[in-house]
Amino acid sequence: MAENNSNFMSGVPELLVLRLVREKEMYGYELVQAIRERSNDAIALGEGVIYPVLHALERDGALSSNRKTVNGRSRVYYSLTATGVRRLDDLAGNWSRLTEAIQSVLGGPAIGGVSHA
Amino acid sequence: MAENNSNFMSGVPELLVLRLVREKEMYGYELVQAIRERSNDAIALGEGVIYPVLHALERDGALSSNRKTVNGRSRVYYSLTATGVRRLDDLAGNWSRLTEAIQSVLGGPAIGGVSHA
DNA sequence: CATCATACCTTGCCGTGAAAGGTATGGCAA
DNA sequence: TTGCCATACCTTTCACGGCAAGGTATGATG
Repeated sequence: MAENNSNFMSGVPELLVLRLVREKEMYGYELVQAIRERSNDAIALGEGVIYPVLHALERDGALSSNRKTVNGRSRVYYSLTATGVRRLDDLAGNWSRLTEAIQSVLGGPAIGGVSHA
Repeated sequence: MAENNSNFMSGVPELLVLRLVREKEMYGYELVQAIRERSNDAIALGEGVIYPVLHALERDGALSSNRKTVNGRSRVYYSLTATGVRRLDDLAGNWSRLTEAIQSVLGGPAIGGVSHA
């Protein structure tokens, strides 16, 4: 085990961004609102979270950007690269395993639990 | 800023500790291992995480401690107070809502999705 | 013309988790 | 005996991620 899963709770904003962009190319401001709406206001990530994530993701080659002007408004659209797809699968897998693990703790004595009479 | 809703991802170590202690009183070292075992090694929180959590929880009146000596070994057992039960329910609810929200983003277009016909 | 909504971005703070180190004792093996 | 590992407690230190807040610019609206 070369690398322990340190920071086990992080990367959720990244995960959400990647997942949304997978459906169609989107721009930052749009993502902020999409996350709010799709989560029924349960998750409200500000622009101060989204933009840095977007830039980091692009730097890593997980996203590619192209600038468009719509109605005189300049937008930076991001779309998923092949690297981004892998990154998404990776993060989604981690998240899934994490929540299952937590669930198995919350869910009481081990499923195949040893009942020491 | 005690009950701040920000930092939406935090409090999981706390949640796990409270949940485990609910079943029976436990001591720090034991909790570290219990979390590892119950999560099938998916979550490995060190003592540097657990002890501070324990102390904070006791300070807040969510846990009560009593020292025992077993086999010449001194252990500090923690058990859940009424306040702790409430805290647990609270955290568990938050966690549940959070994971559902994330799931509803990951799961694609809204469940009760508006099909703009 | 002023104000709001859109759209982008950065700086700086702070909480949290994690590593690492420190103390002490009991058990076991060399 | 000595030394080392496991048990058991605890603290200090650090890094990083999320977030508020602030800053720029432009189009629409009244």
